[in-house]
Amino acid sequence: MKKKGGYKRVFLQYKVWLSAMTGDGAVGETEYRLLKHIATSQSLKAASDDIGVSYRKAWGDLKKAEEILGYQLIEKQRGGKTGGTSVLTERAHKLIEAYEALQRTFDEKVEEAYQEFKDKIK
Amino acid sequence: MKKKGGYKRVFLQYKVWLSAMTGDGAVGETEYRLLKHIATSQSLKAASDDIGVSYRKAWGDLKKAEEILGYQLIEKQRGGKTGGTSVLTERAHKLIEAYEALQRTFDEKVEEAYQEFKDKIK
DNA sequence: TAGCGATATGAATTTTACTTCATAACGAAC
DNA sequence: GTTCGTTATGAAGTAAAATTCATATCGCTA
Repeated sequence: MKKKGGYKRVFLQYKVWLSAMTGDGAVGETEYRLLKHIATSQSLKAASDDIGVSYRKAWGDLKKAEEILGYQLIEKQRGGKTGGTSVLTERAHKLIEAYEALQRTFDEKVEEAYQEFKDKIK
Repeated sequence: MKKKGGYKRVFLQYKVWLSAMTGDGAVGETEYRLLKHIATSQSLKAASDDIGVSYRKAWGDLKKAEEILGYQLIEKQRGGKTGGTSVLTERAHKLIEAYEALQRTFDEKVEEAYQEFKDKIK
């Protein structure tokens, strides 16, 4: 315990994700960010580099996400001039939109809840 | 990709926690459960055993929580007939209540948000 | 048809998180 | 003043997660 009377500023943080009934294998922030980057770059490799995660993990995470959801998120192909591409499926686009709406809702709710919370712990 | 048309049931899950501005060192579910158990057992050891986490971690987690919050959560003492005790401070009690209220609010909000979400990703 | 760059995936390595171990202090009770 | 059970804390060991490595496939282009 340092600083006896040291008033500290704390924040309320949150995470939301989709999971199968089996544990927390998930579609969360990482997957969202990957999809978002793939949407603009058409490349899983570029996306993983951008968000600072290994290609191996990015690839595995999206694969698991597809398993959990039960449908495809990206249409991939190897070879060709560019080496290959990854394109989002229609459902992936919808998923992104839904996730963003969810984030907006939560940001709002968390803000409200935080005010109440602060009063209570005073 | 197994089962091409395999419709999967997914759930929306969430986590809320308090953190200092520096990263995600936190007061979350683990700390809440520890405090809750300490409230009834007056023992950090018993609490850690109950929730299935090592004493070392429980102790460290609560210590960090106090640092983040800037005030004490438990009044501890060593020795004596029972070996020692851990008693919640008044602020810890308030924190528990506030956390529970927060959970109730969110459970509700998540349920609502999930309905909207499902419609969107259809 | 050789080469380039991205996808694909198991295996080895590294990093991070947590548990176990070891050791000490404490204070009531016997 | 010795025993008991808990708090206290560093250090060592282990498990889980992520990264790096190694290799292969693919299809355009030179």
